Amino acid sequence: MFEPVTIKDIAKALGLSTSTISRALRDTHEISAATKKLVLAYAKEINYQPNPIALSLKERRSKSIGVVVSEVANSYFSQAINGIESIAYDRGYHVIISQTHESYDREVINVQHLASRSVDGLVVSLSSETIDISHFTSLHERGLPIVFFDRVPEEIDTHKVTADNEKGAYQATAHLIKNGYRNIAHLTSSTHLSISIERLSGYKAALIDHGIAINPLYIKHCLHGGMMYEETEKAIKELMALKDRPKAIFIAGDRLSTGCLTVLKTLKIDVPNDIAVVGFSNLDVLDLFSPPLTSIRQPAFEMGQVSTTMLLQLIEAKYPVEEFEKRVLETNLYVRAT
Amino acid sequence: MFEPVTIKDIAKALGLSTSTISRALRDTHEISAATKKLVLAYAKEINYQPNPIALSLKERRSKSIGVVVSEVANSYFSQAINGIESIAYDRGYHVIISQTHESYDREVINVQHLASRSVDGLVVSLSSETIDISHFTSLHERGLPIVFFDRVPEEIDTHKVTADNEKGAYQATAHLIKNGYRNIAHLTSSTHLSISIERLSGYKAALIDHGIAINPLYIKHCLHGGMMYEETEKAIKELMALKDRPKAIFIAGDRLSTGCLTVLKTLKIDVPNDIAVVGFSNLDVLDLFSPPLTSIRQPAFEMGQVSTTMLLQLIEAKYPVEEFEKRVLETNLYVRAT
DNA sequence: AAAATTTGTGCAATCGTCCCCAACAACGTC
DNA sequence: GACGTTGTTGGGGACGATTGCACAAATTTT
Repeated sequence: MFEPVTIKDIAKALGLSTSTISRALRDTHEISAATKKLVLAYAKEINYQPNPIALSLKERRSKSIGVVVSEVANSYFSQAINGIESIAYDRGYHVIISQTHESYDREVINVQHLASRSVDGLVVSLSSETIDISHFTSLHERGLPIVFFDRVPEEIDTHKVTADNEKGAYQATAHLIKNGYRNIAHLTSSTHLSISIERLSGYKAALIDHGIAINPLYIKHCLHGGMMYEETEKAIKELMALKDRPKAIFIAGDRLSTGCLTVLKTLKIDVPNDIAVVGFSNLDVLDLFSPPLTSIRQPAFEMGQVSTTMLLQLIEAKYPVEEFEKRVLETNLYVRAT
Repeated sequence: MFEPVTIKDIAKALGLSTSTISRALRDTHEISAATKKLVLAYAKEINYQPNPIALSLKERRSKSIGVVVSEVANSYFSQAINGIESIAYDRGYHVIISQTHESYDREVINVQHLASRSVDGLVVSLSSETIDISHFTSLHERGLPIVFFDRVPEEIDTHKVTADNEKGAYQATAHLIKNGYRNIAHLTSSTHLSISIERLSGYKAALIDHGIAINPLYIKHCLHGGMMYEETEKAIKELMALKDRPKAIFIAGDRLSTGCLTVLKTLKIDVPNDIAVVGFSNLDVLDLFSPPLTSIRQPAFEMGQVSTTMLLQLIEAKYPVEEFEKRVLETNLYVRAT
């Protein structure tokens, strides 16, 4: 079927050895100008392309990086991927994207596959199911460069990139308080995810700083982070059934925010008159919502860029890197009608 | 740095030859049960993983397929990718996604790279800039299996998967006509894209069938398919400046639809009172829009699945396939407030 | 007991590329 | 003229896994 041209074909055609061809193509000084010209001309003529697989085998690196995210169909991640790609592309690396769909098993399989396929490094945001991270520790200990972003584990010492989730959550909650709300609920995802913990902490801090008691009944976790509509629906219905029904909700995620709005719409609960909503979201059509959703937006593109820059620094380091950095980027509050 | 275990390490440790190890791992009948057990146990102990790069080099196939789309940050494509992945994953193939960002140059580079990286086949939706498709024909002639979906070229004879764009566009336009509109504009992307041509044709057919004359001034092309806000803005402003201003717009794309709504909002033109809008869109938050956008939705997930099934059929065919199929899937009209 | 068969294992080539090490010419030097 | 010194080229062994073939030992057949 599809037989690409190899260095051997050139060697045979020109009556030279493969070594000479290889050297001529790599423009080594020890090849005569005449031979070089001959080889290059012929290589161009038959459109020779070096086989990256053979190179990967030889060099034990593939000039490609693996990306592990939960869903590309999520504004935050697709924007982050664009950031990752923009840097990788410039530096001659290729990007292999894989999705966990928030499943731990899938994460393990994908990571194994990427590692065995000799990616030179990984950019990872953990799935919401993931608690055990030994599939990363073993690779990390064996020297595979990894950068975590967004949802990062405590236990592994490597570069990490996050948004300032606590501050963002604080701002969002404070915004609601400033607008006169005191009964503020919080809808978030898995309890163990770093983003959940930080956003919850910002939410609590804002309440406390404004002298509002924390009501545990107001805090709802959705383990699937909004991927399962029923879960979001249940949480919202429970909140609405409380006798001291909340007047506002701060939502920690994109999928949860849109899910929640849908539930409220179904229940014919008017936003923002019956209940005010502020959510973490990177959707770029929030302005078109009814009403436009006030949101905390993360610098997703930039986070992808920073992560990749850090990863490439690890990959191309001459000596093993011992000092790791955690970079925290600012979020932005976009005040809209809610 | 990161040194994976090889078959040689096992051979050395067990005092056997690499051939024996290889055969034992592949469970060949010609290896004694005792040796097999020994090898398997040791392999598991040191967590041996075969090197897929070496296998790719040997077998000249990589068990991976390349996907070429314009943007993952687009609901239609991210849903299609999920469909592609769902099939590929089940059949043991891996998916390498690359984005053209609607650029012809980027498309050429990505395709070359994927091909040289020995993907076993490609699933492609053309960029809006692409007119010359010789980068595909040459690969196709050399036997690389390719399936086009969504935006497909006329000139290459291979499997293709599209939505019934003409019918969808007809339905959308007819829906507007049924609601009493006669001055219906059409906003679409590049003139040469298959989807543009088909949707335009459906739009025209609906008008003609209802005895409405086609007004060329009502048809606006945006070459960047909504990726450039200014372009969309200009088109809408021109439409609104017409002395016989349209009372409705049928929009051929997702990005164009949201872009158009944003422009109308900025211009303080009320939808649907001042102007009615129906758009092709796969966003799953259209219900939350103000007002909810009536849309034509494509079976993106299914289109991804069908394309991949077809591609794998080509890849795994024992004899070169000569008969190609064009599969056309139904669209759905979701009537909302607009 | 000799021959034929089966069984288990190792050798070596292969995939495409690179690179260390020779080989050999042409040249200059003493 | 014998000996280095360049400047070019070829040979051959990696990289990791598979596989046809050869060869030994163990078993069966004659």
